[in-house]
Amino acid sequence: MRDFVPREAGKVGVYLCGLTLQAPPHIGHLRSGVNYDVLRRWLLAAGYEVTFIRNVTDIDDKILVKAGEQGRPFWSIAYANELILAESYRALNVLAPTYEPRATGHIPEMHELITKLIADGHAYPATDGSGDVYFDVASWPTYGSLSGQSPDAMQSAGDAPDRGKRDPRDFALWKGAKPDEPADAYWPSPWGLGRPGWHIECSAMCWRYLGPEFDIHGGGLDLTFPHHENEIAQSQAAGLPFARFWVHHGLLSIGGAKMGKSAGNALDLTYVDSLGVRPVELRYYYAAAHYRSVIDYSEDSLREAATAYRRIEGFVQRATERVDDGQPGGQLGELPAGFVAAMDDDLNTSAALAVLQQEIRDGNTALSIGDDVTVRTTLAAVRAMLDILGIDPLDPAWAGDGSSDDLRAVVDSLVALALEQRAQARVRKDWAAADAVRDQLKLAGVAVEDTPQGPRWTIGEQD
RNA sequence: GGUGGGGUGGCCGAGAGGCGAGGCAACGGCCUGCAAAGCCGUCUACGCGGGUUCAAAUCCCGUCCCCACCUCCA
Repeated sequence: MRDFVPREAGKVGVYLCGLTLQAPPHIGHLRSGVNYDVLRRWLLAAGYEVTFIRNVTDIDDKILVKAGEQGRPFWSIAYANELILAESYRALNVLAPTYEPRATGHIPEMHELITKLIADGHAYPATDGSGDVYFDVASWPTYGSLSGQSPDAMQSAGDAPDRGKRDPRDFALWKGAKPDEPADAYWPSPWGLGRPGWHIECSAMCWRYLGPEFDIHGGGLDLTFPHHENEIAQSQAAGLPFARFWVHHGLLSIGGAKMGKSAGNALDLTYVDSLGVRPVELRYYYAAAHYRSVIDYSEDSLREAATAYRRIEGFVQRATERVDDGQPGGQLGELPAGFVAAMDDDLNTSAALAVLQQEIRDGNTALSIGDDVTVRTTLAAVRAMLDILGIDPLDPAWAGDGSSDDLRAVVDSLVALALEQRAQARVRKDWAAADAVRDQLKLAGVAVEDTPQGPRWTIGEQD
């Protein structure tokens, strides 16, 4: 870890390894985008102009296998998953990347890099005539430095046949066409018909959108080796200085095992929704742990996070009603020093959340003693912090499409009617009747609370 | 076998030599007609065994266990 200094003052270029579109995203994948969204918002808050690139890999072995099984073009599978991914990120209030390139859109850049690598003696066409092109690991002395592994100690690919490789550690830059794969999955190249190797895609897209050298490259901890190691080797061997800082986020496991499509334990946003947990609450769940920590998912811990978030949301709602300060987007206050320090310390969102909770407590106290001045400043500060984390309940991103607004007005007048009945019962001290009204509303999903300013109601959990 | 990261109170989860993160749950209290929400308080933890130090969850030595990567993977 070291102090962040951008390559060019005031500007930051970030590249995040996105998904391979072989299947819809699960909540582990989604954690990745949310983590870097927080990083991005923090850089933005610090005044940087941020170029944020998050790619998608729309061609790879598994996608091709599915294409074969389902008898559809590989690109239709990739695109279907891309749409779900985009919708999931939208639901989680992840800012759209500056650009989201697809691997297949950058074949010429890959060819250019590979041609240079071959010319400089860092890559070679397969010796078996397969049309593959490999990177020559032995030609790059610092290979392994990111992950701290020495090439000599690396376990070789064991049982896998070495095809036309000079060394088992060499990796494919370009994969020659195979007879059992769909014909539409190939592009012409100087080395014959083929398709890109996984690693070269990212090098090409970083170069295309962020230039030869850029600030931050991110991705999952599981990508450190070999993917990021390979990116560094091939980019630098091709003369590109490449990334100055590397950020790796922890994975999300379940029952101690890595969540994965192949493991059959993948949970998605639809599942989270079926638990009655909203996307904003999932986002809070992610932020509750440091981005580099493993999150071992459990339904209990997710629900706990949702409860914690509702406390924050409750304050924002009550404070907004009190000081009438709910202008979406506006009225964000100063960030408390503790929050800033925590975020500056490698995005310590857990510590930042502790500052936030402290502020919430002060705000609630101010609310109960009617100190509106403090309520107003606290609300503004709280919303500013929530905005950095992307979980401000008043952010229009969390609002529906507006179609429920009319309904809300109808419910409001109906509830007002019921509340009037209850108020009359309370005046006559007919508690049974008053409680019956409250119970009925509760059954309908409307929670009533009495406050010094009179009753208020919210749509709550029916339980 | 190699590389990297961990084991913190009932649970989640920060911290990384002294000034008790925070949340969730539980219990007690305040408030309330009763609730709910909120506030106050209680529950003083750092895998194990040694050591260094005035002081160790944090440093050192040893030891046990867990996870990730070394094959596609966020």
